[in-house]
Amino acid sequence: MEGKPRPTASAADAIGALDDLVATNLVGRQEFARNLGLSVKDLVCFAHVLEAEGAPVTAGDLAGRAHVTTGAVTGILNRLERGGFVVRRPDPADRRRVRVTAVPAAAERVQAVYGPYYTLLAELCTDYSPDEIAVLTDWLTRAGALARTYLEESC
Amino acid sequence: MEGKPRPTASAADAIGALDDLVATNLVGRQEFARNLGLSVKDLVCFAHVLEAEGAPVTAGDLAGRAHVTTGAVTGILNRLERGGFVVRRPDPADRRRVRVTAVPAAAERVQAVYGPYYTLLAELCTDYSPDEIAVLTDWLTRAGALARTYLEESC
DNA sequence: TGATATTCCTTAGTACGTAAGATAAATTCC
DNA sequence: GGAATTTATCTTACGTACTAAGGAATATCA
Repeated sequence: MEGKPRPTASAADAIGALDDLVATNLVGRQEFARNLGLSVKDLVCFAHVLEAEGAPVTAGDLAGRAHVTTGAVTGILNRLERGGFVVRRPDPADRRRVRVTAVPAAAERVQAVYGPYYTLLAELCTDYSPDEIAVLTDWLTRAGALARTYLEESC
Repeated sequence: MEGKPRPTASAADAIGALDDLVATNLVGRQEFARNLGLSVKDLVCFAHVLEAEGAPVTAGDLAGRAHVTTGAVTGILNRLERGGFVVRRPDPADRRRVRVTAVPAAAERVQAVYGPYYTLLAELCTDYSPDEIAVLTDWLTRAGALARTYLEESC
């Protein structure tokens, strides 16, 4: 169960590679969002709605997640709703609140645009053993959690 | 030379974790840029200038890298120059061109803001063996190259 | 030389964000 | 129960950063 030999690298190398990857993704998402008639933050919010999967997401939740004001969320939801990605419904339990849910077909619509890039990444993964993918996923997951914690606590 | 056991995961899991990490970093960079009086694209451009390390970077190069118009680059360079991050100098060989170079101390100034997050990631890495870091760096590097190629060719 | 291309900048318009406050609903405290 | 406060979303005015289109200076090629 030995993986292929990979060039040796330090933690700094890994972080540098991550930075570069993030920077490129950052530019790419702008194009990606534009293709869907949305902004980058719109996509962040929509992803959060999808991730919640049925659990009621409110406008305030999205403001916290995307680090924008609640005023900006109104605009974000206007675009997402106008584009048919989400629906706003009043919360029956607290009528000040707005419950945002994803339109079922919308996830596929986003996936269609994202698909080709996703496929390339999946192909890249075939070059790695299950053990290696496990390490990779573990690290990415923990780095993601770390980033979110840092973002919430230090900003 | 066995690493710790990591939870098994599929390529889809890895890509999902990457997506989440990128989304969080995307939001974080906005805060990060604001702390420096810059925009996210300003940082992308400055990183490119640093990366070039002495090789002459032109305004047009930056437009290509950040996927913005040359008009926008003028504004980006104005901010970077006003903030003391880069200097613009006319190219002696082609006087239409502008050569952009980093101000030496500026890299450290950015690093100072980035530092705490970097440290957390470095700490996370201590939990992984050299082999695992090698795999990680390899994958991140290739994914970065893949993303850049895709961005250039398909947009 | 003259025509065309390239490179950066300028201008006008647009999109997306913030800040401050309005509105409506829920909660808390007599 | 009613008044005061807090909470959640939306509205308005405004700022910043981008695009699109075009201008000026320089380079390149027939």
